[in-house]
Amino acid sequence: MAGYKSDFLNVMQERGFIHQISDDSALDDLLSKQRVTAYVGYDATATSLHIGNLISATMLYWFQETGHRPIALMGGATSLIGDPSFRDDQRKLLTQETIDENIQGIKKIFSRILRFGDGPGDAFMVNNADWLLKLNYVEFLRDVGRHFSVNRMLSFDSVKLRLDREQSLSFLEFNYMILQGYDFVELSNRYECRLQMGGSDQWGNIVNGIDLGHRMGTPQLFALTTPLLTTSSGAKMGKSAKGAVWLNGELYSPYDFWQYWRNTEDADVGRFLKIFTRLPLDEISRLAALGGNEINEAKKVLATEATAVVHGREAAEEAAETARKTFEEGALAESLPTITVPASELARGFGVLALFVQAGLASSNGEARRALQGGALRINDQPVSDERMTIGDDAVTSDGVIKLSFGKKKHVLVRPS
RNA sequence: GGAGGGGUGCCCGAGUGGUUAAAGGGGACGGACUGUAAAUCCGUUGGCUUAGCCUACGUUGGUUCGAAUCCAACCCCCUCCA
Repeated sequence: MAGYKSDFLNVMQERGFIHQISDDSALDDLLSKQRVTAYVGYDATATSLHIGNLISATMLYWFQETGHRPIALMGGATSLIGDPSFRDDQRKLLTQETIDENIQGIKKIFSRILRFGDGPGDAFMVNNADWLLKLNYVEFLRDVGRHFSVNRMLSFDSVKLRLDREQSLSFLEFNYMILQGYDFVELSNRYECRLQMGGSDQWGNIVNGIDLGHRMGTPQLFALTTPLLTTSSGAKMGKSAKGAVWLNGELYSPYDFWQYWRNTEDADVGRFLKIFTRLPLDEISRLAALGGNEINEAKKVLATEATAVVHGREAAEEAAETARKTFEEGALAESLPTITVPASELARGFGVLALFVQAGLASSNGEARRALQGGALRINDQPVSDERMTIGDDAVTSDGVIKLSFGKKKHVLVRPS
């Protein structure tokens, strides 16, 4: 089963990261003989990365752990274009300012995952704006563009969706894969980068870079992609009621992040432990073998470990403790998400519906009303049935807060100030 | 430039003058059952000061008592021709 010589590929294999490798035996040779440099590219489409990106970031982590040098490439220039791979519509164009802001947000996340520095095995971050923005158009076409066959590019699965659905694929977007291919060559020339990793949707783009490198005289380059993760029941990973599951704590709190993992489907626990935690494999197989009710223990471990990777051990423990109090003791956990309202306003009283909206549990009065009619709303664990009810300071409990609940899982504390 | 087809709610997709806030499906959320799981069943799924009002079927105008549905112009997409 295992059978690789290099530590890195063995880890990848054992933990379920591998979908495709371009020339695995040659790559294995290279990795077992010398320190190799690899990169993953991230487009700056938001101020944070999300769970999907966490998989490839984790590959960079293991790459560094097994003695190699990872590069996190920020797509400062390619984000101006937008990757059309497997998309049926054109992305909204981002401005340079937005992209710069987004890169700042993404940098913070990486500082937790990789060890940066100037040493030989230290990670570093580069921005493709550094070379792409100063390219001369005609020169670029002659040096690089001539190596690309449009016939071949049109045959890629990544653009097939767009073409099959008869949606326009603009020339702008069409250039994305050329630039990404060029990035690989550039990183090879600058830093002797030999391997590009990414999600399975990046296969076409990566292979393009390998071919380009071949034609432009780089050493042999390699591709390694991860499977697209779905839950056992077929849903895409990383979507929740609140949209994407972000890694940045301001967009998606550590508590919510912990909850996301806590609610993993039984069948996914082992797979996710291998990918999203750094626990040893024998520990993981013990946890994944738990059956029935006991699997909940494994889910808690998964939640805490995955949260620790992204938000730090302390935040993870706190989230675990908050959950324990709330769900297992039915007690009030002080560290639940909290909003504060001026005591004077509370004395005058809030409409129930408005209060739930203000707490962020409902996005409109209408939604709050419907939830109430469906029996989903509770205040201090008492069901609310009258939508005209007003909540005043008499609702404040001896703990000094009002506990709002939407369904069984979502709770927010209201604290007068 | 010419001919034809198309743009509907989060997504897919029906609807060709009135009872259409718009069938159906998916997704999402809530409830029941459980184990804070899955599956299953039930409910909800534009906003508001909710027996009412407002906004909505690419955009802007028009016809009509009444338009997602008819007309005009414009924008965008697709196919074929040049």
